[in-house]
Amino acid sequence: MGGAPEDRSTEEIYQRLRDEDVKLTNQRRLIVRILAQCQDDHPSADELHRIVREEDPDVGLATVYRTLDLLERLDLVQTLDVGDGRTRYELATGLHQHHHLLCLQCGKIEEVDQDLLGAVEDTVEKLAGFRVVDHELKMFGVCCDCEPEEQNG
Amino acid sequence: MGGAPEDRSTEEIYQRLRDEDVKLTNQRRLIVRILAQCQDDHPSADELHRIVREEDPDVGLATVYRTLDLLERLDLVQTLDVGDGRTRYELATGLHQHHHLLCLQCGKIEEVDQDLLGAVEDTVEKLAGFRVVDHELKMFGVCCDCEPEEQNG
DNA sequence: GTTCGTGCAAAGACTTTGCATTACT
DNA sequence: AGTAATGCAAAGTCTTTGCACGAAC
Repeated sequence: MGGAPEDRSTEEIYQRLRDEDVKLTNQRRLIVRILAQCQDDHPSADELHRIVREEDPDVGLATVYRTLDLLERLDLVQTLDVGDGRTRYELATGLHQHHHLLCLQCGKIEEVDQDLLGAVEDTVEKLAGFRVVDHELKMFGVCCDCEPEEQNG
Repeated sequence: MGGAPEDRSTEEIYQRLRDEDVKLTNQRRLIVRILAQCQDDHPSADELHRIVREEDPDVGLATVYRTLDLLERLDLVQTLDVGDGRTRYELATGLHQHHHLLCLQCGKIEEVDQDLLGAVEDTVEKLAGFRVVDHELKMFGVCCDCEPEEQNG
């Protein structure tokens, strides 16, 4: 009956698309759904396409790009650059307090949804006379799985 | 005598290249010098190439890429992604407290060389068990030149 | 003199675009 | 039914690579 719990945010996106007078095609629905499922994987367009094709082999890569473009313009998706030459995508949280921790050893991307930068923004506004609208913070390091437990010392 | 003040950091880089047993070619010297001159422009490889060619029209784009690659591997250059599809380059400061302010109106890239994130790193280390090695902070907003002066209020 | 670096052009990777066909409203 | 979206393939960017020639040590 009526949708699993994880369908909530995808339903919101479908509704937003209806509101925007763009067509709610099967491809778009599928792409949004997969994107919601891989939320933590930060897939590239190509990776997303590969997963989408497992469910509908007829979806073209161009459609994936076009859909991601559309979603990004509507602020429903945001991009992430990890420095490997391809753009990675994730559903936008709405919050701008959304940071990434990139493990240099296993490549895992963790997220921190927390306002860590309020004070920093204030500093920048005063220091440089720069009004901050948005920010992007990436931290490179070693995640807890890769860090050998050094309880001693 | 013996070198203008702005030559200091380029001399350091030349010396580093000698120490690394790579050949100090005219092309490499030129590219380093131009890079030092455009320090604040954050040129892409192509933009850098265009400037380099004004001084030596025979330098190829591939050499620019290869030199930037080399310098990056030696931590003498670092890259910056502004989201326009090309990689931008700048001489590394040595400091990791080096952040970028991107003006959404004029596109200018300002820099903040200041340790703004010490406390944030500590928080992340405790919160996520993530040992931070490096970080990259970009702030998007409106710079002081583009912001209408609102002294009142 | 040897080795490494360069220039050129070709290839590669990612992304965008044109156009006939299909599917949504 | 009308219009927007799709799939495919071609084109467009940015970047890397192979190879013969030239420059640095």
